[in-house]
Amino acid sequence: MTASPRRRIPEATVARLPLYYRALMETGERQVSTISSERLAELAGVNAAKVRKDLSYLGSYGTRGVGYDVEYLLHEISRELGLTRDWPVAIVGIGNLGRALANYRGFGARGFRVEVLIDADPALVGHRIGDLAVVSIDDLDKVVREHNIAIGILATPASAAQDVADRLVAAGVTSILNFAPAVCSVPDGVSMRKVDLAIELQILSFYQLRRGTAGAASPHEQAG
Amino acid sequence: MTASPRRRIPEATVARLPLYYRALMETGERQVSTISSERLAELAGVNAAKVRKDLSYLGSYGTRGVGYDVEYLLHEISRELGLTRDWPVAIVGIGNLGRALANYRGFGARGFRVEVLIDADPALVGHRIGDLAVVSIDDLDKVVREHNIAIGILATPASAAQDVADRLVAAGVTSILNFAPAVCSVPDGVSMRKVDLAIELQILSFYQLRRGTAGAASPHEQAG
DNA sequence: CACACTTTGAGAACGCGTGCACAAGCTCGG
DNA sequence: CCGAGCTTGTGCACGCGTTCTCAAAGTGTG
Repeated sequence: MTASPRRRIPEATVARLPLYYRALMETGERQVSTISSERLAELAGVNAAKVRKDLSYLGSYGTRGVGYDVEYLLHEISRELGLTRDWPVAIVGIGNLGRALANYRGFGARGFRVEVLIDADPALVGHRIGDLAVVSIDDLDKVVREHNIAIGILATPASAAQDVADRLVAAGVTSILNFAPAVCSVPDGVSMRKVDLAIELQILSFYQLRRGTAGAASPHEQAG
Repeated sequence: MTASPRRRIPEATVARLPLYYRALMETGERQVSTISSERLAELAGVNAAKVRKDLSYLGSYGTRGVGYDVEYLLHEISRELGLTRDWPVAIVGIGNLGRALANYRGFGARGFRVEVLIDADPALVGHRIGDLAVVSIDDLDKVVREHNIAIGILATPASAAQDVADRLVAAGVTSILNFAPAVCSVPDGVSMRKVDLAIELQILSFYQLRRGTAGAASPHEQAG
């Protein structure tokens, strides 16, 4: 029995829920039992009105004159984000980045367990990273199904990205986090989020250039 | 003498320029001299109207009935993004992720040269990664100034992030790419972009959950 | 119990970004 | 030189997200 959201939750709000979650976790460890939208906003780096509107999409979990119960709100947000359950994750492409992601501790804490590492290079197959062995891409379908993987991380070179994405989808993966610097399309019903490091630097470069040449600084806050 | 933009370029457009840049680079290698907005849209994964509107912010670089000159457009976009010059970059925090970023080839190609690696761990200082030696964080200010670093990459644990950001800013850095899972504030006139891997997975998890429980798939396209 | 104070929840206005639709402008063939 | 056929550039309408604002609803004190 999962939450029946009172209304559709806007995408911008969904993207901020993890920020609130993190802020509340840190607050909860300090034995604070209640928190105001203003304080939460400060911790999450947004403004208070946005916090209240975002939280109101989940339901009326606050108490006027008091604020929000930290424990309760934490529970509601993690339920909404699906953090109460475990998600087995596969990483495809065990290069520099793939290896770093495989060793990254931040995932496990939130219920994302990296269970499968896949690469196309025969020299890498069988090699152990942490306590996982790298599996050949020929076995992608089999391993992904065996581990019931719903979320895949794509860290291959750009040239292989679309092919691997297709294979993941064919094997039943419905969420992909794509680090490959390539446009990749997936069918309806599959989510894909893209993280491109070079693009982030290029965006910074754009604003850096403006600042350097024109005297007037154009401050720049990230949207998404 | 840099470009005098006809109008202010919307942030959403700036974020897409690198996509067009990449698509044009790949097209240019195939000796194609001209490209329509429709084709460019397909390669960049957006729609044609958006491409035309985005490019029109840079100026009227297309020819009606023909399309855009690949070489010329490439030149204009790279000038706008500041890719015609080199940006020395420093990475602070040489853990799993920092090391992966230090070895990442995708940066150099676009003019971002990683010149400085910094870490707080004395055991790491002096250790070589590629052809760079890790420098102590005590020398941050000195090294950053010596190398004239304007762009810094923050790959430290969350607890150190704000402190390191402050030090980078004090040393003259005005653009920061932040991988640390922490809210970090910088003064006006400094740009900061955040990349949080755990948050990306949590967003995927949200939509994944909706798909699994409700029959109706809620397709999900990323905004920013 | 009344009153001052705090804080939430939501209505309303505003601004930005997207996408449609079409006129303007270019090429090419006859 | 003219007309058919493309493709760009942009005016316009629409929708989403943000922020301002304020009534509603709670707490605490005298």
